[in-house]
Amino acid sequence: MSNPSSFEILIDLATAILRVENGRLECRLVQQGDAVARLPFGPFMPESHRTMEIGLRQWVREQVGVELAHVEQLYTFADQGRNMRGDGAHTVSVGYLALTSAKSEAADDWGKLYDFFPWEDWRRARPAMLDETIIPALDKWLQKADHATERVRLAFGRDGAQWDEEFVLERYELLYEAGLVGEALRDGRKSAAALANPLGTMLQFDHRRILATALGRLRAKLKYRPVLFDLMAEEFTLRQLQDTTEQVMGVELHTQNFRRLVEKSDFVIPTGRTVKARGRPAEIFRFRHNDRAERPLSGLRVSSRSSGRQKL
Amino acid sequence: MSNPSSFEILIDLATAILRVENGRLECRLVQQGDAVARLPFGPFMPESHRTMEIGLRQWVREQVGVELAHVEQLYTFADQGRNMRGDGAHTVSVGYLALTSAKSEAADDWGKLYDFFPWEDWRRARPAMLDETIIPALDKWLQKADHATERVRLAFGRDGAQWDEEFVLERYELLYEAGLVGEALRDGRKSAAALANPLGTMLQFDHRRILATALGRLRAKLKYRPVLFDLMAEEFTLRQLQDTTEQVMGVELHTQNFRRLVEKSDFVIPTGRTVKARGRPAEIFRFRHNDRAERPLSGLRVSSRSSGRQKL
DNA sequence: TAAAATTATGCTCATTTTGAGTATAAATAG
DNA sequence: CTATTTATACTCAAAATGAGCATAATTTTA
Repeated sequence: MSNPSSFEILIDLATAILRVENGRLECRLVQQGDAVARLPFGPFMPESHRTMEIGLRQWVREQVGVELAHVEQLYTFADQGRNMRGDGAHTVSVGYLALTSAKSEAADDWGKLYDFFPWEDWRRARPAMLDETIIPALDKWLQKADHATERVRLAFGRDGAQWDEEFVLERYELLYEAGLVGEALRDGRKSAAALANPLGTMLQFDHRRILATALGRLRAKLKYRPVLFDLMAEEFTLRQLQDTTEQVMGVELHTQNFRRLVEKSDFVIPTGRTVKARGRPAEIFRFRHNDRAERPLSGLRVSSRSSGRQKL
Repeated sequence: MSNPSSFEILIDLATAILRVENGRLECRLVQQGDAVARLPFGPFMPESHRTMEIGLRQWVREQVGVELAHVEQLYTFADQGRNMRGDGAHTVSVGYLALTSAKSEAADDWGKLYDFFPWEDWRRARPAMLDETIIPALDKWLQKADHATERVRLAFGRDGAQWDEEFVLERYELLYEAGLVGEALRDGRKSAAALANPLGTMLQFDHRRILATALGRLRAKLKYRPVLFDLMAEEFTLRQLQDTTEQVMGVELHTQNFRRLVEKSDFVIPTGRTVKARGRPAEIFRFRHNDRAERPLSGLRVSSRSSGRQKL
């Protein structure tokens, strides 16, 4: 086995920082002039970064200065041609997910998450673009790429397969391969179907791929660890908690059952105070922090509202 | 933001290849002379490896020649001092999990998984070493490192916290930090308690850390994707399937309920044939491959036998 | 060879969880 | 004051789960 000491590899640390503001899931962007936006990122420098997490926190601090709650490594991407630089160096991206409850800051530093993945937002209904645009275009592509038929079936829930809201990355990757998102064209792929507009808002490098990974991971994680609370302020109503969950999952939930679930889970303590708004005042809750004697893990499962189609 | 083109980084691709043979979970090792064993691994060479998975498959082919079913990226480790080389180059490890149903091959190419993590095998009972050795040693360490008290509590299920069989990595990391595993001493850490023997069998570099990640991931994944079948031969009895599950989860299961679960799940089709052994002959089943019209995903949840203590 | 042991499989039953609603309470808006 | 809105409480059937008993089909052993 050969063992050369270096291949001139650069490792990028890129972080998808998510929050929910005004009932919308958002992602922190770095926007320079009118270039395509990107995530906060920078190189991993082993001389000064004892761990990658230290490195990423440095770039986040320097570039966007957001306070991070939960931080979690997502995936390492190294496919040729998906993270291209002017200088042609080999670049590997390590993607991270971070959650925060930070409030607004400057104008449009934050992008709406579903602008990048409009086909992932099923809250009102199954997005029309799926049947009108995406599926037909994929079908056209599958005529040349029939090896991908089964992957498309599973990822997009066709022919009796269920739509699984966790397969965000799988769907994005297929759209990339089919040449239906802007990044694919940028990277020199041919489009399967000449769409009037590529799907969703583009990001630089492979940052939208990382963002897709982040959303998929978060959707999965919600079901078995109480990460949700890292997106919430100190105090919140159950409706706000539900809104956050719905934003992340991209599905509407049955309010009464959600309430029952959360209260039973014991993650939450009532403050006795209420907040006034439109209808009946809502009680204010707070997350039960690791109080000892309590089990602060175990899951928060969730049941969908719109009939049994979704198996959350 | 500075953007130097390289930091002389070497990326290692290391793969934990798991199988179940004779009812035991095993991991493929590379043993050279009487050095400490290691996983198959090699450098990622972007010039010749279009993707990391291509690279890892090359090293697996060259070094151990095992046919891989499921392959999945686990985690990228870059902590200083955890993957040390003679030459002092900065090395980042990308760990992979692979599953196979390969049969035996040469003598001791395969190591028993629970030799590396004896505290993870709860099939007979809660391992005695936990209360006799591990917890006392950790307590001793916590006197100096009380910042880790809550992590120990969660990972080892103390003070009302549940033992979560998925936290394999968290437990290994704590034992490392406390200086209770061989690698910690090798890397120059001080031991918390002078154990007669460090815990479990050591591996080279950070390979046992990768192996811990692999076991944790596999235990988690079993509950929601049918990866189990990538460990099975084409045909199997339900008892063999249960044995495999028990090996992976490290827990004994309630046979009748396991059977009910599997049959209901529809992942499995009876062949009509039976196999003779000790008692009543068992029926032979096979996995239902992606037959279309079937939903080949969705989970395989599992209920523990030994009273409700385990929440699988 | 009959009884005992072993393994596989079938079935029951109480409990818990889930999905889907109906009903009531406490505000604001007009 | 009445309609509207939102929050919260409660009900009920269906499904899933945890635990165990019962029976079937073999081999092992006395």
